[in-house]
Amino acid sequence: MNKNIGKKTSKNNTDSVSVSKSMTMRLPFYLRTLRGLLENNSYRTSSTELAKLMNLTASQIRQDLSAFGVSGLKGYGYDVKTLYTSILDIAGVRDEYSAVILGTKEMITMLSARPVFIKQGVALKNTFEASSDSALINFEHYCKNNSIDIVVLATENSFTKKAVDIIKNLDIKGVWNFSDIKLDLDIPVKNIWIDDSLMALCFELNQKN
Amino acid sequence: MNKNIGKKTSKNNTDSVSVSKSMTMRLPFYLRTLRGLLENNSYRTSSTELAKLMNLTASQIRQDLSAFGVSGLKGYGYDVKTLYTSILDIAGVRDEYSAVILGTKEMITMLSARPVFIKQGVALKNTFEASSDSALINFEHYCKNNSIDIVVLATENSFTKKAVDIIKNLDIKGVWNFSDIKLDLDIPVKNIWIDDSLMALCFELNQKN
DNA sequence: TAGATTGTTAATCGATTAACAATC
DNA sequence: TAGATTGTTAATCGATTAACAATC
Repeated sequence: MNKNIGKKTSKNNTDSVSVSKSMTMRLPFYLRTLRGLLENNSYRTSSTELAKLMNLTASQIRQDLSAFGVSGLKGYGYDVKTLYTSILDIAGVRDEYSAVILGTKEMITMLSARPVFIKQGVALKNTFEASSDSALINFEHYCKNNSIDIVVLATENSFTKKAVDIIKNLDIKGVWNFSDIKLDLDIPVKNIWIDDSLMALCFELNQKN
Repeated sequence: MNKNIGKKTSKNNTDSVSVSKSMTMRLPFYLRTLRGLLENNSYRTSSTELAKLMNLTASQIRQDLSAFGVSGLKGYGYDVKTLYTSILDIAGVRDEYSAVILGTKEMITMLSARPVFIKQGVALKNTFEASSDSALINFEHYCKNNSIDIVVLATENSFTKKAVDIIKNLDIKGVWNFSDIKLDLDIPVKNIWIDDSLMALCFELNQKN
């Protein structure tokens, strides 16, 4: 289950270090934290400082960074800028993927208004309002003719199943799913479970009585 | 860190079972799966079937349900309806919380269009477009005069800090956060990290080369 | 009854934390 | 040099899986 990534400290890529799933999930969090430090004109940091900022232990920070393959300087700490660009590189923000949204009008408007695609270096090529079967056909044609990497699925649940059937026959690399349905696909899928999140919040509120 | 919940199988509430954080996070997933079964007119299930549907092990299903305090019947399995209502009860969907959205026009439109609040039994009382300081003042006044439980924070990052300062002085119970900023509050917060999710997807795509 | 399936205890696995030698 | 802080190994903790007796 663990992935191997090239170790940044060595010149050749034969060395590798295993990055666990939980470490991977912390990658974006590291980047946000480091961006915060840079905006604050902090150019030097330590595992202790990062631990405080991120609510983790210093030990865990060192384990993570070491697994990511980025190194600090004993007795000194880490250079924020180096750390930031190294992790950016590991997270692959450099790469240009292309995306298309298929979803409700409101979701398309919301996602288009956010700078999320620009920030990640993903080119949003087109959007399709999933309101009729003809829209699905247009979506299918477009993806087949334009080598799209990522489908952003933000349909109402009633449309999701039809959309998934189409996606199965497309040559795309991944799906970013905002619908409530668990997708059964062989390619990477990341889910945003909006409904689950509100439920989890209510559950926590109830626990506190 | 673990919470204790009343055991449903016993009449009195003195018994309790510890539900770990990872178990809690699976609660909404159980509910979605059970809802699927009910829609399919399946009224009986087993740990093996649930495991298949949810990509977990049968053993884990039984551990979870046992910790939730719901019981099946040896040699038979579980009654879907009973399971569903029991978990609904544990998740506290019955409770009526009130909420207010403070955010961008697009996020307000999107969240209002989804049935998420209705589904969870949360009453959406008002929305405030975070586009000026006067909107923040209106928001503050409204919350102070209307006993609001949940603030849905869907502001642009530039507005988030100001909003958090106001929220700190409100008597609310929890925050549902869609902004990219980690909130520093003493009340329960659930985050929807939209940007992080796209980054995680791109990272996974890069790993696959 | 025989087959099926739970509920629970014990074993395994993975992730986090602690400790400390190495070294800037 | 002395103090600080990394990088890594070993210890701990928690969550998942396996196994099986209990029983419908």
